[in-house]
Amino acid sequence: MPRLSDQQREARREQILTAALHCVARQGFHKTSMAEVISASGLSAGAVYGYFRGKAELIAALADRSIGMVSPALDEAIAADPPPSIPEVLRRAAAAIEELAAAADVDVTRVATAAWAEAARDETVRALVAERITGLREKYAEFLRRRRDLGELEADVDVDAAAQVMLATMPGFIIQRLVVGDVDSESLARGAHGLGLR
Amino acid sequence: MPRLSDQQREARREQILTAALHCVARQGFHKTSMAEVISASGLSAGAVYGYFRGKAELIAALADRSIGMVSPALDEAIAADPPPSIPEVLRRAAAAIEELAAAADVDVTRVATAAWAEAARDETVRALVAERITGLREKYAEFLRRRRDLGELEADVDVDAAAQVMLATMPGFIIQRLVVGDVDSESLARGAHGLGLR
Amino acid sequence: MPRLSDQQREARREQILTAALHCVARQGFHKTSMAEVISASGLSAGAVYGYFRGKAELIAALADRSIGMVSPALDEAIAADPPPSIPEVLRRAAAAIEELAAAADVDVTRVATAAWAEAARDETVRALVAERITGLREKYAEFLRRRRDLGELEADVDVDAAAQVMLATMPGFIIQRLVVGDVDSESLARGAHGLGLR
Amino acid sequence: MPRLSDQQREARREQILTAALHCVARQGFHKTSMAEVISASGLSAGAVYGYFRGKAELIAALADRSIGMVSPALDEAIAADPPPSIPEVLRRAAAAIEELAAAADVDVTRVATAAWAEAARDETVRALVAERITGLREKYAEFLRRRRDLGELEADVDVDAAAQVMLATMPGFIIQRLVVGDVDSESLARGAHGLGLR
DNA sequence: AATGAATGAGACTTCATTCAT
DNA sequence: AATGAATGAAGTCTCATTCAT
Repeated sequence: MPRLSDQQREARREQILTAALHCVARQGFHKTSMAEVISASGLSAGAVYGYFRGKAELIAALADRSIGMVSPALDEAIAADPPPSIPEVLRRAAAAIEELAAAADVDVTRVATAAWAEAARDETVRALVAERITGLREKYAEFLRRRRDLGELEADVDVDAAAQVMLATMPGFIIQRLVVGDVDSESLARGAHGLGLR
Repeated sequence: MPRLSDQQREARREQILTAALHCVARQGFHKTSMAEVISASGLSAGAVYGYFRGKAELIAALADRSIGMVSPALDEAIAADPPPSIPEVLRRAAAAIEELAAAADVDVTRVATAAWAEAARDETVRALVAERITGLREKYAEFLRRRRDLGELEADVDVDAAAQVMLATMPGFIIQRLVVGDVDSESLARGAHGLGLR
Repeated sequence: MPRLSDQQREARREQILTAALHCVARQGFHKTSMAEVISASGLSAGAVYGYFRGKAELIAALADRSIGMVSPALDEAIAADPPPSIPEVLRRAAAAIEELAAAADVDVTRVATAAWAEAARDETVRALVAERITGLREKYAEFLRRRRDLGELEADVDVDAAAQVMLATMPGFIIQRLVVGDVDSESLARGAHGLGLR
Repeated sequence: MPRLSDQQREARREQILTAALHCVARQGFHKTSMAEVISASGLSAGAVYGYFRGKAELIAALADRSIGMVSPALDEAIAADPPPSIPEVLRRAAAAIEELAAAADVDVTRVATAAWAEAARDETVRALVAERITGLREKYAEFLRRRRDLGELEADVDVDAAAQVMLATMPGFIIQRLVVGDVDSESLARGAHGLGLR
C-alpha cells in the first residue's frame, strides 16, 4: 500500500474514535477492552495501534473529544443577538446536550462522565479536560459581558466567577439526566427562572 | 471459631471501606485492584470476600458512601433559621465539600467523580446514586419552600425544578475544583450573586 | 491454603526453574515463551508469576544457575592433592562438563551459551555472570598457587592471568562441543599437552 | 522497473547487514525486531524482504559474518614468518579481537556471542558457525605444524587437538572481556606464558 | 522493484475469585 | 472464621510478514 494521505489517515483515526466512543458510552473507559474497540472499528489490532500508541492515548483522545463536542453547541446558544436571558441560555445549552445525547446512537454525555472521572486520576487527561473547561467558561464569560454591557447585570459583576457558576450547572444536569432521568432543558430553565435568574 | 459480634463485623467492614476509599480516590474504581484493597485493609483476601461478595458490591458500597458523605454537611447549611440567601447556601455547601475533600487524607470528591461515571454504566450503582441525589434534592427543595414561604421566592415557583438547578451546581463545582483548580466556595457564592441570585 | 514453608516455596521455585531449564536448553531464552515454561512446570500462570516477577527475573535466575552448575564439578577437579597437571585439570573440568551435559535430559551447556549472550545485553545478567566467572577463576588461581608453591610453575607467575587463560578454554570447549561436535575431554587434554602444558 | 545490477544489489545487502549488526550488537538477535532493522537500514520493509527471506535468514547471515570477521585478523597473526611463540599468537589474535570490538561503533564480539547461542538452537546457524570454526582451527593447525617442523613442538604432537585448545581460548577471552572486563591481549599472553606455553 | 499500511497470531502479564488447610 | 496460594481467563500490546498500489 502506498503512503496514506493525511486525509485518509484522519479518516481512519475517526473510524477508530467513533467505534471507541460507542464502546465507552456503554461500558466506560476501563471496562472497554481494546479488543472490543478493535473489533468495533473493523480494523486489526496492529492497525489500531498504528493510530494510537496505546489505550491511554485513546482514552485521552476520547475524553478530549467527548467534552469538546459540547463546545460548538454552546457557541450557537450564546452567540444569539441580543443575548438571551440566563435561563434561556441554560435552556439552550441543556437542549444542545439533549440533542447530542440522542444523536447517532452514541450518548456522548456518558463518555463525558467517564472523562471527568479520568481527569481526576490521569494528569494528561486532566490537562486536556481543564483546557476544554476553560474554553467553555470563556464563552459564558463573553456572554455575560455582553449582558452586563446591556445593563442587565450589575456593572461590577465578577464575570469569571459567574461563568464558573453557569458552567457548573452542566455536569450536574448531565448526571441527573443520566442517573435520575427526571430533568430536561425545560425543567432546568424553569428552575433557573424560579431561583430568580433573569 | 466463635461468631463475630455485629459490632466487630461492622468495624471490619468499615476498615475495608476506608482502605478502599483511599485506593479509589487515587486510582478510580477500575484501576484499583482487589489485591490493593486487601493489602491496604490489612486483612486477607478471604476475609475481604467475607464482607463483600465481590468487587461490584464493594464499588457499589463506595459509590453510595462517597455521595452519601455530602448529605450531613448539606443538612447543616440548609437547616439554619432563618434560611440563608441562595448564594450563601451554595457557599456553605461548597465549603462543606472543600472540608470533606481536605479531610483525613482521602479526597472523597474524587471517589464521587468515579461514582457518577459508574452510575452511568451499572444499574445497581445507578439506583443507589439516584436515591442519594433524590435525597439531596429534597433537602434543597425543603430549603426553597421555606424561602418561598417567607416571600423571598415567587409563590408559584417550581420548587423541585429549582432544587435540581441548585444541586446541579455541585458536580460542576467539584469537577472544576479538581480539574482546573481555580474555584472555591467564595468564587461560587460571588458568581451566584453576580448572576442575580439572592 | 495456609502459608507455605520456606522449604515448600523453594521446592516450587525449583520446579519452575527445572521446567524452564528444559525449555531454554532447547530453544534459548527468547524463543522460550512463558506459556511453555508455565505448561512445563505444571503450575498456573499466576503461580509462576508468584515466584518470579517476570520473564527477566526468570532468565536471570536461569543464567545464574546454568553457569553456577559448573562450579561444584570444578571444585573436585581442582581439590585433588597433590594438584594434578594442567592438562589433567583441564581434562577433569571438561569431563565434568560432559557429564553435566549428558545428565538429567537437560543439557545445561546450551543454557550457559544463552547466558553468555544474555550477559552481553542485560546488565543484571551481566553482573550475575561476572560474579560466577570471577568465582570460578578464583578456584583456578588457587590451584595454580598450589602448583607454583610446589615449584611446578615459575615463582613469579601471574597467577590471575594464568587463571584467566585456563578458564578461557571452557567456553570454547563447550561451543566446539555443541557446534562442531568433535572435541571431548580427552582431545582437550591431549591438545593442552601437545602445546607444552605440564 | 529496471533490474538492479548485481553490484547495487550487493551494496543494498551490505547496507541491511550493517544496520542489523548495529541493532544486534546492542540487543541480541531476538530482542532486535525487523522493524528496527528496517528503520536502521533506511529501506522499506518490502525492500528488506527482497534481500532476506525472513528474520531467520538475516540472523544466519549475521551469525556467519560476525564469526567470519575474526578470520582475516587471525590470518595475519599466524602468517608471520618465522611463526611466533604460542603466547605471542594468542596475544595477536586477542589484539585483533580488541581492535574489531572497538571498530566502527559496532562491537562484533557481542554479535559473535549471540551467534554461538543461536548455533546451539538452530541447525542452519549451527552448520555455518561450525564451518567457520573449522576454518579457523585449520589456520591454527597450520601454524602449529610450522612450529612443529621447526622443532618447537614435539614431533608426534596431535596438531588438531592442539588447535582446538588454542581456538578454545578465544570465546572465553571474548566473554571475560565483555562480562568481567578485566582481561586484555596482554594479560592473555602473560597468562599463557605463565602456564608454561612457549 | 519498491512501498509501508495492514494483518493477526501470540507474547507477557494481571487480577478477581476460590478453596484446601 | 480466616488464610493466602493458586487458578486461568482475559487484557494489552508487539512484530514478522504480506500485498495492494
